[in-house]
Amino acid sequence: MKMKIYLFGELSLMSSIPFTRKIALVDCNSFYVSCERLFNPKIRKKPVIVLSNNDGCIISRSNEAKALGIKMGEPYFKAKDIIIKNKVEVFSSNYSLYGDLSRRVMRTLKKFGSPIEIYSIDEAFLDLSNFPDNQIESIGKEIKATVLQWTGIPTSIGIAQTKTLSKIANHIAKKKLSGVANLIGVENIDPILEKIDINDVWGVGKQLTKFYKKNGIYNAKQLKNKSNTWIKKNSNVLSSRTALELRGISCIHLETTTTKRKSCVVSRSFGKRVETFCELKEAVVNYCLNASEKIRSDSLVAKTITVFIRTSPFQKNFGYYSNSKTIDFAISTNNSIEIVKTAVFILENIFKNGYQYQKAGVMLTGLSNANQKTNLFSSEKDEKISALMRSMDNTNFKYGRSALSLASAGVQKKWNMRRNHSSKIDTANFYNLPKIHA
DNA sequence: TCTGGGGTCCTAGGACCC
DNA sequence: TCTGGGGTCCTAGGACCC
Repeated sequence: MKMKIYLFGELSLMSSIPFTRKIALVDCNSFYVSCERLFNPKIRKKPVIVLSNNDGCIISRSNEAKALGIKMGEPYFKAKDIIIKNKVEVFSSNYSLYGDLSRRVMRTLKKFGSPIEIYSIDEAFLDLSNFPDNQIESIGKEIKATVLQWTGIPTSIGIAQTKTLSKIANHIAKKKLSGVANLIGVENIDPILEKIDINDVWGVGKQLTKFYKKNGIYNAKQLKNKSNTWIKKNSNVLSSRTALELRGISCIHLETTTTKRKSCVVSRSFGKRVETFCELKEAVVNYCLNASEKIRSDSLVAKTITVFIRTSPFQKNFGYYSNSKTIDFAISTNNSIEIVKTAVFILENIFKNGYQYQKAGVMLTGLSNANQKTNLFSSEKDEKISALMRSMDNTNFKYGRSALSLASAGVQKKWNMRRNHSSKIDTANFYNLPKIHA
């Protein structure tokens, strides 16, 4: 679609040149697997998978693993037969490694100087509108080649007029040898959209897929051509945005500035079932320390805390129990001690004896900037506490998380996660760098 | 035996007010 | 005994994303 825009947001510079919005989605291929392969050349051509926390589910698969029929999100134990039979290489997830490599990829993308939105650990949208239409494909290829050369991570790039279309272009790029798909300048997009299943459209999940199929919409083309009033009436604004985006009308804008988070959750499944209050408390205290450190590092304070516990929803023979409770702090806080105290109080309230707990979590919500002195009662004592928190964070940064902790956090941590397949590579920690033997 | 974790946004419905 | 209408704000739950 050709349209006029205001360059740099200034009316005086209103452009009269025909202008096409060109959004690229850069997506790292099998990102976690690619990270593991980077430091382990022996697994380059082999089927590889990476497991979620606790070695629970399969969350990243190499193409070879996909070809074996291993599904995304499948529980590990269910796929074990295929995995053993085909000698699939298995890794526990190693988020500090993936986070570090992600930052390298994003830094590389920023070098191109276009507006960028870092959308997730392995994806970024780039606004390439400044480049002429006829150069766009080669720009895409250049980006891909540069990221591969500088970071070793393979990517796929889809380019189109809207984010939703660039997602589709990326979907197509994944199947191309070049790894780049460009929909800019395509006269009739319908034959392309017709081949895209409705559930492969960005923003269409399980429920919407069910709803659309019931109404005869099976692919992206059918959604694109459905009347907007019908969509709005029978679904919601998000769905109508998706449909407009399929038509090339941009509704979901590039978010180039990072906004502070609005909530912070720390939750884990246990390595083995937990039955005693004491152990559950240990876990919750640890999650609190983790969460409060996170919000402090973002200079945020929390208004509300929620604690939840539950047994496994998959083991019906033991009886299912799940409960949570939320409490407002008198004054927003990021003080570990206060957060822990409140969480333990909640836990005492919701804990019931005689259950095998599988998971617990802590949620800090109503986050706001810590430096805004909104209360009249801040005192010298508060200053002392923040100083204490600061030195705790500094020490833990230097000597590893939980070097300094609270006694109630425990030391045994029998409930801790299973990680039986860790590559133990940590590029963010000097002492864990891979050793090279000459 | 073993089924992840961390986010955001939207909406319906209740509470409350005039 | 009858029992309006409209507005705002908040929250819980659902759906989606990676």
